[in-house]
Amino acid sequence: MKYPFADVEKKWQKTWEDNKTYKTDLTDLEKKLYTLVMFIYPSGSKLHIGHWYNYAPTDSWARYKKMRGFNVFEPMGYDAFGLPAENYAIKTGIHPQDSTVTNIDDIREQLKTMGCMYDWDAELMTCVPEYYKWNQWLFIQLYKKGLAYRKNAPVNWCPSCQTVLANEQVQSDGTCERCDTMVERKNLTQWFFKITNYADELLDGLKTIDWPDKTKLMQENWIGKSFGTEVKFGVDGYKDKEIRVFTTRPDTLFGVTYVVLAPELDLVQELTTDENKKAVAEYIESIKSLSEIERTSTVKEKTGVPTGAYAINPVNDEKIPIWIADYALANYGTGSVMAVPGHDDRDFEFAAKFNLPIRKVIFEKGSDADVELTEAYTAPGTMVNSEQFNEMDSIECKSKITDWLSENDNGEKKINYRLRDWLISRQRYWGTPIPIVYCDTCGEVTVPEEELPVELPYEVDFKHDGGSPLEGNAEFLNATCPKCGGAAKRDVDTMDTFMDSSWYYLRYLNPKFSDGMFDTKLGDDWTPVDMYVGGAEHATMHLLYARFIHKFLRDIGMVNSDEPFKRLIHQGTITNNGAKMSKSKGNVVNPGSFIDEYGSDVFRMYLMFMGPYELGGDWSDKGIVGVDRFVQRAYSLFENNKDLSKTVAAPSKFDMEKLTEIEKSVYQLVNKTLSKFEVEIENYRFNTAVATLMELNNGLKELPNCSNEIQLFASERFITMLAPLAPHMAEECWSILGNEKGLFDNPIWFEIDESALVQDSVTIIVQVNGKVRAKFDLPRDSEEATVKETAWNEEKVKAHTDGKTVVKEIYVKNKIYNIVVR
RNA sequence: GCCCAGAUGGUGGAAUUGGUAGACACGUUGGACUUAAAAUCCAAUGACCAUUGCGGUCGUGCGGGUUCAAGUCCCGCUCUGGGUACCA
Repeated sequence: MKYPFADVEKKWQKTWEDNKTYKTDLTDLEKKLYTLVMFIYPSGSKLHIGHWYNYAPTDSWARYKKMRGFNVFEPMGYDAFGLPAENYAIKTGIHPQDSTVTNIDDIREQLKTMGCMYDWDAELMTCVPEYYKWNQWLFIQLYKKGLAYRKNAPVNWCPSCQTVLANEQVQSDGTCERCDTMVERKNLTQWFFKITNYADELLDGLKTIDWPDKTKLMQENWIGKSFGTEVKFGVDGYKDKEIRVFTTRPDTLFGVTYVVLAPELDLVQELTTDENKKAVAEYIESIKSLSEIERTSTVKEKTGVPTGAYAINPVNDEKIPIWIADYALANYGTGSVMAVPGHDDRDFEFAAKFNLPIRKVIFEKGSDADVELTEAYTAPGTMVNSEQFNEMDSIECKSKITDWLSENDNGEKKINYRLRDWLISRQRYWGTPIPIVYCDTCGEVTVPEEELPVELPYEVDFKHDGGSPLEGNAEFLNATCPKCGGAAKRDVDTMDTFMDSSWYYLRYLNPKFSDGMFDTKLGDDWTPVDMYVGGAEHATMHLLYARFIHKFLRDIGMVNSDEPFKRLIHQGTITNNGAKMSKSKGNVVNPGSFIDEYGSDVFRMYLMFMGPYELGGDWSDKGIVGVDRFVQRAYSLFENNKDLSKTVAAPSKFDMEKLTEIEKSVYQLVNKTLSKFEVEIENYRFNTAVATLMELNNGLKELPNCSNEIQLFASERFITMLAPLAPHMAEECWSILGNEKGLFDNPIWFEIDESALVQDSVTIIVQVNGKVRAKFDLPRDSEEATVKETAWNEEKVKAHTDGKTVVKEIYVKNKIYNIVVR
């Protein structure tokens, strides 16, 4: 009979639900395991193949752990705030709250058809006051510790829409996606969290977590710790002003021939001479629409203008011109750069273009120090034109010059980070209101904790001109100052949604908890999360913010661990015709028709079989029939063994001596498969795990010719391995076999008979000059002399070595015998 | 631009430490079953050359290198994907 997936899946989903099979007892800490997949963003599109690809294998891993006796906690929830719902509202007039709730209800129903082990009692969503209240509480704790502060920062501003745009809403040519107007950069006062205070700890913590190397490397580079020197340049004609620059190359200080300031720095306005004011203003205007990526591109034509002011190089008191150029960024380092055209590629190009002097202060050992530079020399070498440091090694001079600067109060050793503080203000509606009011007398005042949450009002004009939508709601905007009771205004911005996702894993443990942000007892017991799965696109932002917040929570005594996620896996992206699936591109593949045709188990197993989980790939349904055939064959295998476990009992080990040849090979294959399967699943290599089971299935063709005991032995093990990958089918087969209790209600995992894994004979490959010429089987661990003799007796070996001199012979035990001839 | 990945038959992919390249599937071809088709089962299937048979050469994006031996290590590229701080 064909495997009746539709009935089977419905039946077991109901059984699981009735038995509360997947309700996790969080008080049971023995063999506890917290496995978490990044929560779902409830956009308008339904669950697509990408979601299935993310959740199904993750669930299979969790099920494998459950089968092995772990108390598994696997929750699911909704990352419900965010920009797309708001844009959808602007387009359609449907309020974000209404569309989000509808979407979540749809998605929940679809999630349930997947048949995952989610503990639905732990479900959460971020857009409800019970959740976002604690974002506000967290904000206030950060504020109290001096880790939340306001400063000016640029936003994308569309002068025509009179609104702030997300980077995503700016098209590649720098125009607004709604009206094609050129987008400008505009400064606004916004809230920041001092993640930079944790830079070193975020760096060091990477060594303690089991994350992909590439992710740790990306975070390391993102934090970008560099050791260098801060040098103070004087400003000609201003006794009270100085320009501080950070450099990793203090050895080139004598080669500085000009200084570059970021055009946005206030100092620029102060220093620019009258005759240069017009050019400077025009230049600043001309770069208003450039993105940081464009500005810092090393292939772009260099631009800049002189300010007319001069800096004084502290090492030689030389007067050098001060320029402004777009490649200097106000938010990196000090916003000022010392230019050494002789020894920096970008400076060389800039100097060549604007006829600024290029001076050689380092030359390659052994070369002529007087030869003019035709390109920047960036390698270390010998010092020249550097007064008392001449003829020294440039690397040694780094610290020598820094020390000398320190002694004269002209600079000091400095560590610089590429990491910037976390800007959390968003000029948007659909997010957590910032719990701050502004009072004319008291200034910025936090909302008292007992008054939280500051509720997000429903009534709002999303297209409010000039900035944040909340500003247009007078009832929300006008508040009384908690300090003096006078009139005050609320902060009308909302928080970055990364705030929501920075601690949700703690809230899952008890989403209804009302006495605090989360149940700290459960937090201590269940975090760090044992396994976290999500896209690699989160490598540097979400995953860094969550680590930061976790460390902060530790510092205020809320959690007792240093890191939120012990182990991390990234699933790959499933594309369609090479493009990421998205509703806007209209290339979303709906899994529905596949579920109808093959069932949820086959579909999930096919997704796992497609390729390496971390790689993803382009969607194609070409191979799904192969998985379906496998399932049909496996099903008929068990169907033929109805009630077998009621009639026979299989020992957990067999004496191989007493088995027939066929039985022995089946017995060995089953054990070998178990051994391989465990390693593959453990490491999220589902494609090879499925392949291993297919091999087992192919190898079980002789099963009817085995004793009932062997048949039961093989069937039980096959079904338990199938259970994580095809849970409904496995339950069904387990019950066909005659078991009364469900697999996941009474998880079971079988021991491997190690003695069955040992191969008695091995295949030796004989190579001549690295090419395979013969192969033969010998007993494992045969003497080298025996191998050599057998190898030389091979006709082909003789033929390929005949008349040649043997140079050497290499034997790799149990593997290869290589003869090198000339 | 910068940071991080990836590239293997007609297709998806496999290959712990460098040690038989192509597991497992899809597809294709041939066969069995059938009045026929579907389904199922069996066999073959990297390319090229040779062939009655034995066999041989090439082959893991491109160009170099290290090694007895390279998909795997090193150097230099190309293309594709992710991120680049307001998509999440």
